[in-house]
Amino acid sequence: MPELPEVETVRRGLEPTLAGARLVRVEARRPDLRFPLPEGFVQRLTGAVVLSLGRRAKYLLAPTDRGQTLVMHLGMTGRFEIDDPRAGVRERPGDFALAAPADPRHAHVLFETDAGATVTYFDPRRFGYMDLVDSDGLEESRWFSALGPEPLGPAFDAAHLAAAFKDRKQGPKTLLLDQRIVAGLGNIYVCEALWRAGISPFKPAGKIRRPKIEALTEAIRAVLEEAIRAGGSTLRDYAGADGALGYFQHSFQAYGREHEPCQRPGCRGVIARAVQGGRSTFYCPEHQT
DNA sequence: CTTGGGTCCTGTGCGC
DNA sequence: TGCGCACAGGACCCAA
Repeated sequence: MPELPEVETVRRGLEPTLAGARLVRVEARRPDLRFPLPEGFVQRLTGAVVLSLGRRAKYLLAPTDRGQTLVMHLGMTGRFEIDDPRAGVRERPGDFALAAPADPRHAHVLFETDAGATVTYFDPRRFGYMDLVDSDGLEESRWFSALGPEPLGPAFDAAHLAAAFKDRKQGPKTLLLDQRIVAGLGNIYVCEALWRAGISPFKPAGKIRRPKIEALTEAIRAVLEEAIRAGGSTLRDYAGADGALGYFQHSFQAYGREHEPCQRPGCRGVIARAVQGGRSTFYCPEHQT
């Protein structure tokens, strides 16, 4: 599901409830998500204080006062619901499919805080996962050791992309989805960034000239920042008055717009869809060259 | 090393 | 209304 902007939206939504809270009850309703939950998951977290709520790429990070960090990845369909009876609050930060009520069958992990709030993790497809990692060795852990730079951080620039693209025959679409090159992009924002930069998703990356790479770097930053400001993207229509939900889907120029006219000023192209590496790629054949 | 393909799992929307 | 199929925002693993 969620790409960087959605995960960041979820992070901001969970932060007030989880950061600084003690987990008085932890429940794992099944032994595994995508992978088995780590040994002693419930015991190691019960009673721990969550120091803060962070994010690295598409991962949520909850370091605890026990020297371990709860690492969470939402996969395609992971979502959280916050229930705070004392505050009368019930919300789903960053949720992308509010129309469908969270199905209790897919409530896999529950955290209850000392303030009386319950945070529930739902994940129908179970592509998401959770792990507990020593906070000291986070960067060296299996999840992060090969991860590329944050696209909104200082290490991500045109020089970095140029080096990653050098001599590569694959298109930029495929390479930008590779989390080792840059960490946090997914199908939607790669399509959008390439549309903005006017680069064909199929062009051998090694043949993309430097000015285009610079434009791409900027397009990636811009689209992610705009999406975060919009609270991420919500794909399916929802009925419900929750201003916290994302609305960046209304700004898509390529993703999901097959057959629609390209909105780039002066462009007479029509958005096309192709399958690349098993995923849909949306692009304008006219101005993305 | 790169590259392509299959895989995990469930839900939804479409055409017939 | 039912059925089968294509597709879904991720990413690992393996073979060539």
